Amino acid sequence: MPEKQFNPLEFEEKWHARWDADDALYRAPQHPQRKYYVLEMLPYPSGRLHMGHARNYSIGDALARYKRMQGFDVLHPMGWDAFGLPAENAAIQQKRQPREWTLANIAQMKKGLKRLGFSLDWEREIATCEPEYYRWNQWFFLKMYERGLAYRKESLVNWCPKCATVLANEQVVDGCCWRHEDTAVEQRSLEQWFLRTTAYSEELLAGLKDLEKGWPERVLTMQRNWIGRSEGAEVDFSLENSAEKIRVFTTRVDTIYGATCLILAPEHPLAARLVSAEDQAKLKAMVDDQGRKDPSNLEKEGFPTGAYARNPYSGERTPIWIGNFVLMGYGTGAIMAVPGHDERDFEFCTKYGIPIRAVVKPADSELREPLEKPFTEYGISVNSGAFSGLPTAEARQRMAAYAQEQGFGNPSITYRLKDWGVSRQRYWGTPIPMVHCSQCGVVPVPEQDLPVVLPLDVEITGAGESPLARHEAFWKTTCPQCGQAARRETDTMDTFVDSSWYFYRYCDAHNSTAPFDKAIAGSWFPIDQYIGGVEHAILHLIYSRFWTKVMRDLGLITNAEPATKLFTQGMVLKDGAKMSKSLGNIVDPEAMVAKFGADTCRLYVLFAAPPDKDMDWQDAGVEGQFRFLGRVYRFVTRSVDRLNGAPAELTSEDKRALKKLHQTIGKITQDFEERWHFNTSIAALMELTNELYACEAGLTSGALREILRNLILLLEPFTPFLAEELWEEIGEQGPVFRQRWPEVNPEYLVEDTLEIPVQVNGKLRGKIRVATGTAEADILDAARRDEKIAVLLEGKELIKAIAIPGRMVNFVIKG
RNA sequence: GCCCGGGUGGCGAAAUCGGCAGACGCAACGGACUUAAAAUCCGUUUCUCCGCAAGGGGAGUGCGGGUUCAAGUCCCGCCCCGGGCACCA
Repeated sequence: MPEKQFNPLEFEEKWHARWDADDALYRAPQHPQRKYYVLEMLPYPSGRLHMGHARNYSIGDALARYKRMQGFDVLHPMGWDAFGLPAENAAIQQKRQPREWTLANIAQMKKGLKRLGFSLDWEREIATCEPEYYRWNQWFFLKMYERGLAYRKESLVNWCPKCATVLANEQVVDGCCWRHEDTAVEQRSLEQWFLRTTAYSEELLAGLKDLEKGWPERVLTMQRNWIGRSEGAEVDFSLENSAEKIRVFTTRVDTIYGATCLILAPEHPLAARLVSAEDQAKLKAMVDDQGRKDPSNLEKEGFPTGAYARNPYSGERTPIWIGNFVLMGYGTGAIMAVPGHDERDFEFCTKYGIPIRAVVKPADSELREPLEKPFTEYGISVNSGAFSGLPTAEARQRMAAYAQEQGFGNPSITYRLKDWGVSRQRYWGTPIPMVHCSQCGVVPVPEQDLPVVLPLDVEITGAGESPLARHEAFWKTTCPQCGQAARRETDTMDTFVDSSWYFYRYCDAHNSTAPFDKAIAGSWFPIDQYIGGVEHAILHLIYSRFWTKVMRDLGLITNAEPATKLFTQGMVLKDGAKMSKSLGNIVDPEAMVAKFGADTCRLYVLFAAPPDKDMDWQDAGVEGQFRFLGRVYRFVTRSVDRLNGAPAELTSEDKRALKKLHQTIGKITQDFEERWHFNTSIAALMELTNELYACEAGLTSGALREILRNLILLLEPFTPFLAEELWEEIGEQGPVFRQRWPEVNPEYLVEDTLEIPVQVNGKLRGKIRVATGTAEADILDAARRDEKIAVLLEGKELIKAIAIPGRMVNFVIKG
């Protein structure tokens, strides 16, 4: 009989069709265990774990199905990216209604996910584009507004000219928009809505400690840097001939006796008043420059205001300057310049001839003045009045305390983290539920009037103006307080708001009285395992942590963190660059799928590297995976005839194959549970297959069924189509993904004898075979008697003999 | 500048707790089958030296030191690559 041909395209189509026709197949059994996974299904191929959604191409499904077998449940996979700004951009390009486009996108995604075998109860889903979701976003916004966590203020903000909208700090990458890496972000002064993420600075930082076990070090570090806690003191310098004070923040208050000038940020509120009339233009130019130029290579510039302030410690009269390198957005917007002990101040003061003074010396030597470079390390205070002689750490503490006692300052902690600007001048997003009344000012929309819904007849021009601001029927309203004509807020919320808490809503998506029920959310959260790209380390992953803490303080949940474990998958690169739509270097997996089938392609992506590593896409090598699957297919199909023979004693080949099989079960189970290194799982399956080929002639019906069944079960997470096909071939019932995961039978793993490497002076010189469990002395004895070893030991002085039972023998000799 | 990763054959990579470096695959080469090719099956393949051969020696995980019977793995000091932060006071 001719051998069956391996034709994956044919049977993949068959299984697609069968699965499409049988909805019931996807209703997962309820499981009492309260664990689940949120798997993000990003609709672009840069994610290593997810390769597009339209076809069965992701290993998200593999994990999901595997975990279901392990008793885990999958709550929901979600591609929020499909609901946010790309939807609007694509709609503009296609001249279509964004809502229509997005719903079509969701439908397509659902279809794809169903093929992946996700256990989804579609009825429970509410997409973020639906009015019900606006309601709860708006509800949260009002709650935050009540508590002062949402506020509106005019400020300099990042503006992407391409998106024609404001961006949060987190969304600016290298001075460019995170969506348009070729477009420089501009600074504009606008009235914007903010969420007070800074209210949680300390907690967001402290919480990272609890995540150390489950989150990658890299992400924790990025978040720590982003929050940027820095301990120091704030000190008031009093303005000469005025009751006003200039407050500075410093981490080195111990150097204050060396402060030879104060420098204000150009935007400092006092700056314009202190600067003389003829210098006003200079000041204005500096403000503009600071917003525009790349700060990393901006030349330090400044000029004196002519005004003076008094140093509260030394009483010294200190000139006040304006400097372009001082930022209004950090600390107090004013610094004391200590050129003797700070690189930047040194550069600035040297340039303008401002005196340089040493007030800290190294513990074991003296400083020679004039200083050639600043001494920035810790040492001993000198020339510092009553504080002279103190080591730096103590001086910092004592001097900050002194400021507090005397009432001109206090110890202080400053954070780099800023509040989250959530206003967007887009159509697509949740409308901010506020009304502007000329009489009452800003008035929140009453809770019972929610949701404020987006109009559907909006015109999207892409011309860079808020479409809602041009939609009179939307913005024309009355004030909820006085009933007069008023203007509705036309800004919409950043779509990162949606992604900050959607996964909580999925627990209880039909709740009409609250975002979700506390008990239900409590039974699910926190997430056990979260998977996503590292690109969200300081975007989504900070926002959703913030939102979780707010929800906890609102009494909605009890967990302080959204996810206990985080896995950051690597990106797929093309020629060393991140694949992206804007760069146009996307590899379309469809062509490869069309040639080799989805199983082969998925296997290829998984085999190339562990999933947390970036991987440069190369087409070469796919054939190897195709060949491997062909080998499996042919082995199983040609073994079917022998499956039902009369049972007999197990042959040595049977035993050998069963041993390898059970080793493989152990290996793959471990990879899934501990490491997620699927590349080594697949290598183990290849080894098993190679072993089966080597043993094939001697395999009997006594072992074959167990071998084939388990081989298929092990393959199923990686190649679901092939698994189903072969499962049917060997006459088994039911979908493979409903089967129990195989377990190791330790009986097959027992070894009668062991091979032990023998070293002489640490170099491998031979191997001996001994019975399992042989005692140390007997192993050494056997090693000494080994021909090769005996020759080497002959006539030499034996210094030491080490035997690690079951592992290794090492003789140390001399002469 | 500061903070994280990483550096292993021609290539992608293994080596999980300090115990046989290079599993598995790609590419390459050789053999079987074939009129031939494809496909398939079976081999070889870190580098280097000695040998006709069987076989044997030496070196080797970015570089230099150290700890250890034993180091890709631990410690110290460098180099290079990738990523993050950055006039942050």
